[in-house]
Amino acid sequence: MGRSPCCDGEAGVKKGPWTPEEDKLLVDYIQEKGHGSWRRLPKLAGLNRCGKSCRLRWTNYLRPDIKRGRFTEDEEKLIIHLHSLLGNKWSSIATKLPGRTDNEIKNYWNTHLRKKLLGMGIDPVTHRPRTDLSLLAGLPGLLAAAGNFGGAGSATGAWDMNALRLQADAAKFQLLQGLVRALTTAAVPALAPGMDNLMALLAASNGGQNGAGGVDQSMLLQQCQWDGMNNLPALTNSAPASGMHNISGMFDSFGAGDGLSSTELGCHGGASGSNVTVDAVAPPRPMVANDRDCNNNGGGGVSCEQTPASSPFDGLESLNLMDDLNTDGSWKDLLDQMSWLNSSEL
DNA sequence: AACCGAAGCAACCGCCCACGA
DNA sequence: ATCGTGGGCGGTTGCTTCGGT
Repeated sequence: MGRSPCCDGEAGVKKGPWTPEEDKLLVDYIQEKGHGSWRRLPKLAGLNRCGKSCRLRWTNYLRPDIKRGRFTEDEEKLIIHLHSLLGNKWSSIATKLPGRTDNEIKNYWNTHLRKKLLGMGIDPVTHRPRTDLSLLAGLPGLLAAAGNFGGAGSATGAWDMNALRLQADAAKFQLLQGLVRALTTAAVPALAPGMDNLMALLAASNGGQNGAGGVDQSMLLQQCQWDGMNNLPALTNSAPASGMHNISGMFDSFGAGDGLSSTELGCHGGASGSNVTVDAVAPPRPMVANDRDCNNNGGGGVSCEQTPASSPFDGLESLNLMDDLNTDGSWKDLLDQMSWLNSSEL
Protein backbone atom coordinates (compact mmCIF):
# COMPACT_ATOMS: atom_id res chain seq x y z
CA MET A 1 0.00 0.00 0.00
CA GLY A 2 1.04 3.54 -0.42
CA ARG A 3 2.31 5.48 2.45
CA SER A 4 0.38 8.26 4.05
CA PRO A 5 0.60 11.69 2.47
CA CYS A 6 3.65 13.64 3.52
CA CYS A 7 1.55 16.44 4.93
CA ASP A 8 -0.56 14.24 7.20
CA GLY A 9 -0.15 15.18 10.77
CA GLU A 10 1.20 18.57 9.91
CA ALA A 11 -1.63 20.51 11.47
CA GLY A 12 -1.97 24.12 10.48
CA VAL A 13 -0.04 23.73 7.25
CA LYS A 14 -1.24 26.24 4.73
CA LYS A 15 -2.91 25.12 1.53
CA GLY A 16 -4.20 26.87 -1.52
CA PRO A 17 -2.70 29.53 -3.75
CA TRP A 18 0.79 30.72 -3.05
CA THR A 19 1.42 34.33 -2.17
CA PRO A 20 4.28 36.34 -3.70
CA GLU A 21 5.92 36.39 -0.28
CA GLU A 22 5.87 32.61 -0.06
CA ASP A 23 7.22 32.35 -3.57
CA LYS A 24 10.09 34.64 -2.70
CA LEU A 25 10.96 32.66 0.41
CA LEU A 26 11.01 29.45 -1.59
CA VAL A 27 13.00 30.83 -4.49
CA ASP A 28 15.53 32.57 -2.27
CA TYR A 29 16.09 29.46 -0.22
CA ILE A 30 16.48 27.09 -3.17
CA GLN A 31 18.73 29.46 -5.09
CA GLU A 32 20.96 29.79 -2.07
CA LYS A 33 21.01 26.27 -0.73
CA GLY A 34 19.21 24.02 -3.17
CA HIS A 35 16.11 22.16 -2.23
CA GLY A 36 17.76 19.21 -0.48
CA SER A 37 15.12 17.26 1.38
CA TRP A 38 11.76 18.59 0.38
CA ARG A 39 10.24 17.46 3.63
CA ARG A 40 12.64 19.54 5.65
CA LEU A 41 12.70 22.47 3.28
CA PRO A 42 9.57 24.32 4.50
CA LYS A 43 10.87 24.66 8.05
CA LEU A 44 14.33 25.67 6.89
CA ALA A 45 12.92 28.19 4.44
CA GLY A 46 10.44 29.61 6.93
CA LEU A 47 7.40 28.38 5.06
CA ASN A 48 4.21 27.05 6.59
CA ARG A 49 3.72 24.61 3.76
CA CYS A 50 4.24 20.92 3.34
CA GLY A 51 7.31 19.79 1.43
CA LYS A 52 5.28 18.33 -1.33
CA SER A 53 3.50 21.58 -1.93
CA CYS A 54 6.88 23.34 -2.07
CA ARG A 55 8.22 20.85 -4.56
CA LEU A 56 5.19 21.21 -6.83
CA ARG A 57 5.30 24.97 -6.64
CA TRP A 58 8.96 24.97 -7.57
CA THR A 59 8.85 22.38 -10.33
CA ASN A 60 5.64 23.60 -11.92
CA TYR A 61 5.88 27.31 -11.54
CA LEU A 62 8.94 28.90 -9.94
CA ARG A 63 11.75 27.01 -11.63
CA PRO A 64 13.71 29.57 -13.66
CA ASP A 65 13.89 27.49 -16.82
CA ILE A 66 10.15 27.21 -17.21
CA LYS A 67 8.79 28.37 -20.52
CA ARG A 68 5.67 30.48 -20.35
CA GLY A 69 3.08 31.30 -22.94
CA ARG A 70 1.03 29.45 -25.46
CA PHE A 71 2.06 26.14 -26.87
CA THR A 72 3.29 26.40 -30.42
CA GLU A 73 1.88 24.28 -33.22
CA ASP A 74 5.10 22.29 -33.25
CA GLU A 75 4.80 21.64 -29.55
CA GLU A 76 1.18 20.57 -29.95
CA LYS A 77 2.05 18.15 -32.66
CA LEU A 78 4.97 16.79 -30.69
CA ILE A 79 2.76 16.27 -27.66
CA ILE A 80 0.19 14.40 -29.71
CA HIS A 81 2.86 12.29 -31.32
CA LEU A 82 4.52 11.49 -28.02
CA HIS A 83 1.20 10.77 -26.41
CA SER A 84 0.41 8.29 -29.14
CA LEU A 85 3.64 6.54 -28.26
CA LEU A 86 3.78 6.96 -24.50
CA GLY A 87 0.22 7.46 -23.36
CA ASN A 88 -0.31 9.56 -20.25
CA LYS A 89 3.36 9.53 -19.34
CA TRP A 90 3.39 13.27 -18.88
CA SER A 91 6.78 13.43 -17.27
CA SER A 92 8.31 11.44 -20.12
CA ILE A 93 6.60 13.69 -22.62
CA ALA A 94 7.79 16.75 -20.73
CA THR A 95 11.41 15.67 -21.10
CA LYS A 96 11.02 16.20 -24.85
CA LEU A 97 9.62 19.68 -24.46
CA PRO A 98 12.23 21.87 -22.80
CA GLY A 99 10.75 24.36 -20.41
CA ARG A 100 7.37 22.69 -20.22
CA THR A 101 6.28 20.84 -17.12
CA ASP A 102 4.41 17.60 -16.99
CA ASN A 103 1.57 19.35 -15.20
CA GLU A 104 1.35 22.03 -17.86
CA ILE A 105 1.36 19.47 -20.64
CA LYS A 106 -1.21 17.39 -18.87
CA ASN A 107 -3.48 20.39 -18.41
CA TYR A 108 -3.03 21.45 -22.00
CA TRP A 109 -3.82 17.97 -23.17
CA ASN A 110 -6.98 17.77 -21.12
CA THR A 111 -8.25 21.23 -22.01
CA HIS A 112 -7.19 21.59 -25.63
CA LEU A 113 -5.64 18.67 -27.41
CA ARG A 114 -8.00 16.02 -26.18
CA LYS A 115 -10.97 17.99 -27.43
CA LYS A 116 -9.20 18.70 -30.64
CA LEU A 117 -8.67 15.03 -31.33
CA LEU A 118 -12.23 14.21 -30.37
CA GLY A 119 -13.42 16.84 -32.79
CA MET A 120 -11.37 15.18 -35.47
CA GLY A 121 -13.07 11.90 -34.82
CA ILE A 122 -9.91 10.48 -33.30
CA ASP A 123 -9.94 8.70 -30.00
CA PRO A 124 -7.50 10.60 -27.77
CA VAL A 125 -6.64 7.43 -25.89
CA THR A 126 -5.94 5.09 -28.76
CA HIS A 127 -5.17 7.73 -31.39
CA ARG A 128 -7.32 5.75 -33.79
CA PRO A 129 -10.51 6.82 -35.50
CA ARG A 130 -13.40 6.99 -33.10
CA THR A 131 -16.04 4.38 -33.46
CA ASP A 132 -18.70 6.19 -31.54
CA LEU A 133 -21.78 4.51 -32.84
CA SER A 134 -24.06 7.45 -32.20
CA LEU A 135 -21.83 9.53 -34.41
CA LEU A 136 -21.60 6.79 -36.97
CA ALA A 137 -25.33 6.32 -37.17
CA GLY A 138 -26.54 7.38 -40.57
CA LEU A 139 -23.09 7.68 -42.06
CA PRO A 140 -23.54 4.80 -44.50
CA GLY A 141 -26.47 6.55 -46.10
CA LEU A 142 -24.55 9.78 -46.33
CA LEU A 143 -21.62 8.01 -47.88
CA ALA A 144 -23.85 6.25 -50.34
CA ALA A 145 -25.40 9.56 -51.36
CA ALA A 146 -22.05 11.20 -51.75
CA GLY A 147 -20.32 8.39 -53.60
CA ASN A 148 -19.85 9.15 -57.24
CA PHE A 149 -17.88 6.34 -58.69
CA GLY A 150 -17.22 5.43 -62.26
CA GLY A 151 -18.38 1.91 -61.66
CA ALA A 152 -18.33 -0.96 -59.25
CA GLY A 153 -14.87 -1.45 -57.91
CA SER A 154 -13.60 1.64 -59.61
CA ALA A 155 -10.64 3.04 -57.83
CA THR A 156 -10.76 6.41 -59.48
CA GLY A 157 -14.08 7.72 -58.26
CA ALA A 158 -14.52 10.94 -56.38
CA TRP A 159 -16.61 12.07 -53.48
CA ASP A 160 -19.17 14.79 -53.62
CA MET A 161 -18.05 16.69 -50.57
CA ASN A 162 -20.64 19.36 -51.13
CA ALA A 163 -23.34 16.72 -50.82
CA LEU A 164 -21.81 15.59 -47.57
CA ARG A 165 -21.57 19.13 -46.32
CA LEU A 166 -25.24 19.72 -47.04
CA GLN A 167 -26.48 16.54 -45.48
CA ALA A 168 -24.28 15.98 -42.48
CA ASP A 169 -24.16 17.96 -39.29
CA ALA A 170 -20.85 19.47 -38.31
CA ALA A 171 -19.61 16.59 -36.21
CA LYS A 172 -20.49 14.00 -38.79
CA PHE A 173 -19.06 16.06 -41.57
CA GLN A 174 -15.82 16.36 -39.73
CA LEU A 175 -15.66 12.64 -39.20
CA LEU A 176 -16.62 12.02 -42.79
CA GLN A 177 -13.90 14.27 -44.04
CA GLY A 178 -11.26 12.25 -42.31
CA LEU A 179 -12.85 9.00 -43.33
CA VAL A 180 -13.27 9.91 -46.94
CA ARG A 181 -9.77 11.23 -47.14
CA ALA A 182 -8.41 8.07 -45.64
CA LEU A 183 -10.41 5.93 -47.98
CA THR A 184 -9.68 8.02 -50.99
CA THR A 185 -6.07 7.02 -50.72
CA ALA A 186 -7.44 3.87 -52.28
CA ALA A 187 -6.95 5.80 -55.50
CA VAL A 188 -3.51 4.39 -55.05
CA PRO A 189 -3.98 0.89 -56.40
CA ALA A 190 -2.04 -0.73 -53.61
CA LEU A 191 -4.58 0.63 -51.16
CA ALA A 192 -7.50 -1.14 -52.73
CA PRO A 193 -8.45 -3.00 -49.54
CA GLY A 194 -9.71 0.24 -48.10
CA MET A 195 -11.86 0.85 -51.13
CA ASP A 196 -13.12 -2.70 -51.15
CA ASN A 197 -14.34 -2.24 -47.64
CA LEU A 198 -16.03 0.97 -48.57
CA MET A 199 -17.81 -0.66 -51.47
CA ALA A 200 -18.96 -3.44 -49.17
CA LEU A 201 -20.20 -0.82 -46.79
CA LEU A 202 -22.14 0.94 -49.49
CA ALA A 203 -23.61 -2.32 -50.68
CA ALA A 204 -24.70 -3.10 -47.17
CA SER A 205 -26.26 0.30 -46.75
CA ASN A 206 -28.31 -0.35 -49.87
CA GLY A 207 -29.36 -3.67 -48.50
CA GLY A 208 -31.28 -2.30 -45.58
CA GLN A 209 -30.79 -2.04 -41.87
CA ASN A 210 -28.87 -4.32 -39.66
CA GLY A 211 -30.51 -7.67 -39.63
CA ALA A 212 -32.34 -7.40 -42.94
CA GLY A 213 -29.16 -7.67 -44.90
CA GLY A 214 -27.33 -9.48 -42.16
CA VAL A 215 -24.80 -6.66 -41.97
CA ASP A 216 -24.30 -4.18 -39.20
CA GLN A 217 -23.59 -0.95 -40.99
CA SER A 218 -21.85 0.64 -38.10
CA MET A 219 -19.63 -2.34 -37.66
CA LEU A 220 -18.83 -2.24 -41.31
CA LEU A 221 -17.95 1.38 -41.15
CA GLN A 222 -15.85 0.70 -38.12
CA GLN A 223 -14.02 -1.98 -40.02
CA CYS A 224 -13.78 0.31 -42.98
CA GLN A 225 -12.21 3.05 -40.92
CA TRP A 226 -9.85 0.63 -39.34
CA ASP A 227 -8.73 -0.76 -42.65
CA GLY A 228 -8.49 2.66 -44.16
CA MET A 229 -6.04 3.58 -41.48
CA ASN A 230 -4.14 0.37 -41.16
CA ASN A 231 -4.14 -1.53 -44.43
CA LEU A 232 -1.73 0.94 -45.83
CA PRO A 233 1.60 -0.23 -47.13
CA ALA A 234 4.80 1.00 -45.66
CA LEU A 235 6.75 3.08 -48.06
CA THR A 236 10.07 1.98 -49.30
CA ASN A 237 12.90 4.38 -49.81
CA SER A 238 11.90 4.83 -53.40
CA ALA A 239 8.22 5.16 -52.70
CA PRO A 240 7.80 8.74 -51.48
CA ALA A 241 8.05 10.38 -54.86
CA SER A 242 5.46 8.14 -56.44
CA GLY A 243 3.39 8.33 -53.31
CA MET A 244 3.37 12.07 -53.47
CA HIS A 245 2.49 11.94 -57.11
CA ASN A 246 -0.48 9.76 -56.37
CA ILE A 247 -1.62 11.97 -53.58
CA SER A 248 -1.28 14.97 -55.80
CA GLY A 249 -3.48 13.20 -58.29
CA MET A 250 -5.84 12.26 -55.55
CA PHE A 251 -6.48 15.86 -54.71
CA ASP A 252 -6.80 16.69 -58.36
CA SER A 253 -9.62 14.21 -58.48
CA PHE A 254 -11.03 15.69 -55.32
CA GLY A 255 -11.27 19.02 -57.04
CA ALA A 256 -12.74 17.56 -60.19
CA GLY A 257 -15.23 15.37 -58.49
CA ASP A 258 -16.67 17.52 -55.82
CA GLY A 259 -17.24 20.64 -57.78
CA LEU A 260 -14.76 22.68 -55.81
CA SER A 261 -12.37 24.88 -57.66
CA SER A 262 -8.68 24.63 -57.14
CA THR A 263 -8.88 27.95 -55.38
CA GLU A 264 -11.40 26.50 -53.00
CA LEU A 265 -9.12 23.60 -52.49
CA GLY A 266 -6.74 26.11 -51.15
CA CYS A 267 -3.57 25.15 -52.88
CA HIS A 268 -2.16 25.91 -56.22
CA GLY A 269 0.80 24.46 -57.88
CA GLY A 270 3.15 25.61 -60.52
CA ALA A 271 3.18 24.84 -64.18
CA SER A 272 1.69 21.43 -63.65
CA GLY A 273 -1.68 22.92 -62.88
CA SER A 274 -2.08 20.45 -60.09
CA ASN A 275 -3.84 21.64 -56.99
CA VAL A 276 -0.94 20.33 -55.03
CA THR A 277 2.47 19.91 -56.42
CA VAL A 278 5.28 18.37 -54.55
CA ASP A 279 8.80 18.66 -55.69
CA ALA A 280 10.32 15.31 -54.99
CA VAL A 281 13.76 16.79 -54.54
CA ALA A 282 12.65 19.44 -52.09
CA PRO A 283 14.32 18.90 -48.74
CA PRO A 284 12.10 17.89 -45.86
CA ARG A 285 10.81 20.84 -43.94
CA PRO A 286 9.79 20.96 -40.30
CA MET A 287 6.08 20.59 -39.97
CA VAL A 288 4.14 23.68 -39.08
CA ALA A 289 0.57 22.53 -38.92
CA ASN A 290 -0.94 25.96 -39.05
CA ASP A 291 1.44 27.38 -41.56
CA ARG A 292 -0.93 29.64 -43.42
CA ASP A 293 1.76 31.22 -45.51
CA CYS A 294 2.92 27.81 -46.48
CA ASN A 295 5.82 29.08 -48.48
CA ASN A 296 8.37 26.52 -49.36
CA ASN A 297 9.53 27.80 -52.65
CA GLY A 298 13.13 28.12 -51.74
CA GLY A 299 13.91 24.91 -53.52
CA GLY A 300 10.64 23.14 -53.71
CA GLY A 301 7.43 23.48 -55.59
CA VAL A 302 4.86 23.98 -52.89
CA SER A 303 3.06 27.24 -52.76
CA CYS A 304 -0.18 27.70 -50.95
CA GLU A 305 -2.61 30.32 -49.89
CA GLN A 306 -5.09 30.70 -47.13
CA THR A 307 -8.43 29.18 -47.97
CA PRO A 308 -11.83 30.68 -47.22
CA ALA A 309 -12.72 29.87 -43.65
CA SER A 310 -15.85 28.07 -44.70
CA SER A 311 -14.15 25.68 -47.04
CA PRO A 312 -14.33 22.08 -45.96
CA PHE A 313 -10.87 21.72 -47.36
CA ASP A 314 -9.32 24.20 -45.02
CA GLY A 315 -5.92 23.04 -44.08
CA LEU A 316 -4.99 21.31 -47.27
CA GLU A 317 -2.66 24.17 -48.00
CA SER A 318 -0.24 22.53 -45.67
CA LEU A 319 0.16 19.47 -47.80
CA ASN A 320 3.83 20.16 -48.03
CA LEU A 321 3.71 18.29 -44.77
CA MET A 322 3.79 15.25 -46.96
CA ASP A 323 7.50 15.76 -46.70
CA ASP A 324 7.03 13.89 -43.49
CA LEU A 325 6.40 10.81 -45.55
CA ASN A 326 10.12 10.48 -45.58
CA THR A 327 10.55 10.41 -41.85
CA ASP A 328 9.40 6.93 -41.05
CA GLY A 329 7.77 5.61 -44.15
CA SER A 330 4.36 5.45 -42.59
CA TRP A 331 1.25 6.26 -44.53
CA LYS A 332 -0.64 6.32 -41.29
CA ASP A 333 1.36 9.35 -40.28
CA LEU A 334 0.23 11.08 -43.41
CA LEU A 335 -3.37 10.31 -42.66
CA ASP A 336 -2.91 11.47 -39.11
CA GLN A 337 -1.56 14.71 -40.39
CA MET A 338 -4.43 15.14 -42.78
CA SER A 339 -6.87 14.64 -39.96
CA TRP A 340 -4.82 17.02 -37.92
CA LEU A 341 -5.12 19.62 -40.60
CA ASN A 342 -8.85 19.19 -40.69
CA SER A 343 -9.24 19.88 -37.06
CA SER A 344 -6.78 22.69 -36.79
CA GLU A 345 -8.53 24.57 -39.49
CA LEU A 346 -12.16 23.89 -38.81
C1' DA B 1 -24.98 45.38 -15.54
C1' DA B 2 -25.80 41.00 -13.75
C1' DC B 3 -25.96 36.32 -14.10
C1' DC B 4 -24.53 31.83 -15.49
C1' DG B 5 -22.13 28.17 -17.63
C1' DA B 6 -17.80 26.83 -19.84
C1' DA B 7 -13.01 26.85 -20.07
C1' DG B 8 -8.45 27.15 -18.20
C1' DC B 9 -5.15 26.19 -14.93
C1' DA B 10 -2.76 25.98 -10.36
C1' DA B 11 -2.72 23.10 -6.73
C1' DC B 12 -3.91 19.04 -4.15
C1' DC B 13 -4.57 14.00 -3.37
C1' DG B 14 -3.29 9.51 -3.04
C1' DC B 15 -0.88 5.74 -5.06
C1' DC B 16 3.49 3.89 -6.73
C1' DC B 17 8.37 3.12 -7.06
C1' DA B 18 13.23 3.38 -5.96
C1' DC B 19 16.40 3.14 -2.56
C1' DG B 20 18.71 2.76 1.72
C1' DA B 21 18.83 0.83 6.39
C1' DA C 1 14.22 -10.13 2.18
C1' DT C 2 11.64 -6.70 4.44
C1' DC C 3 10.31 -2.29 5.77
C1' DG C 4 10.22 2.72 6.00
C1' DT C 5 11.03 6.97 3.68
C1' DG C 6 11.34 10.42 0.11
C1' DG C 7 10.16 11.75 -4.16
C1' DG C 8 7.57 11.32 -8.45
C1' DC C 9 3.55 10.62 -11.02
C1' DG C 10 -1.23 10.70 -12.93
C1' DG C 11 -5.80 11.93 -11.76
C1' DT C 12 -8.82 15.18 -9.85
C1' DT C 13 -10.54 19.32 -7.67
C1' DG C 14 -11.84 23.85 -7.17
C1' DC C 15 -10.92 28.65 -7.97
C1' DT C 16 -10.58 32.24 -11.45
C1' DT C 17 -11.44 34.11 -15.83
C1' DC C 18 -13.94 34.50 -19.97
C1' DG C 19 -17.79 34.74 -23.03
C1' DG C 20 -22.57 34.59 -23.98
C1' DT C 21 -27.26 35.91 -22.81
